[in-house]
Amino acid sequence: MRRRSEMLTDVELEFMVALWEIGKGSVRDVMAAVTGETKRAYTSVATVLKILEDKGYARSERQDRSLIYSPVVQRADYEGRSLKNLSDSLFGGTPTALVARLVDNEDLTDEMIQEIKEIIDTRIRKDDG
Amino acid sequence: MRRRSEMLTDVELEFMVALWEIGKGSVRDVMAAVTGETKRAYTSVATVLKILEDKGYARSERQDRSLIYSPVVQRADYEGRSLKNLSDSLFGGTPTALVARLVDNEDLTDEMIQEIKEIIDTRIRKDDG
DNA sequence: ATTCATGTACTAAAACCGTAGTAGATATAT
DNA sequence: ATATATCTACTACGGTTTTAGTACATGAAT
Repeated sequence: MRRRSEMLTDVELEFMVALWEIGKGSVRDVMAAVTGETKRAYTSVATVLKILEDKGYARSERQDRSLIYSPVVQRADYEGRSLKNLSDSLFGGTPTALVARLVDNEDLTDEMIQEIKEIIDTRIRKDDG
Repeated sequence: MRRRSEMLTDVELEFMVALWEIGKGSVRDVMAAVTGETKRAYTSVATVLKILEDKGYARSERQDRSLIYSPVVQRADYEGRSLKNLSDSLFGGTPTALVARLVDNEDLTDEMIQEIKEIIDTRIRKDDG
């Protein structure tokens, strides 16, 4: 009795990212915009797009014979939802723990760290008014 | 021909978190340590623990009649792996975009932001020497 | 009009996920 | 020794996920 998750599966996310990138497009457009290396049949893409529509992540409108898909859920929304999900499931619901682990990564360059610092500082300044 | 993902599923993660918390324990111990609200049968927990062992996330040793499970993968490792996964799949592989979205969240309190800032600053100081 | 190309809808198959029952082994209690 | 409790191993079931084939409609080309 599994219930379909409100989060996207790997392939759904891959296609949704493509859809966010192009803004809107046909099955063929989305298929072309997917950056992953695994080839998929046209009908596979069509099926997943329909699933995305069923899940409420996208909608479609007919144009000539084709369906033109466009996102319903904003990418920023989903990004936030994903972070909340990860934070809750693995970091005890504390985003600070998440950041701590992130900057713990040695692969992060000095530039990246500096950039992150600026993001935080900017946010703090914004709070102050 | 899907290949089982190297990432954990929701329930696997829930149990693995419990195992990380207690360090090691029997099926019953893990079951007791799970914080989620959904009740699960003893055998369900046992099955998932075995899957975790199959996936290489945990190992078991016999003690009397019971199996005592313990983590193989460190929590910090998995946390990092999860962040990389999320960053790659949704944030174009740029952790800075991830942080930007994180601090974009209005639910974050000033204290949290400040704490995050300190984490970053500490990391920068450590880099300097 | 017949053929060809293209598009969606339907269907399916194989693996996976989540859950848990059943079987069988074994220790404990009476 | 027999009953009871507990534990693991095996199995199964219903739904999801991923992939794609087939059927059918429709517009374009000859």
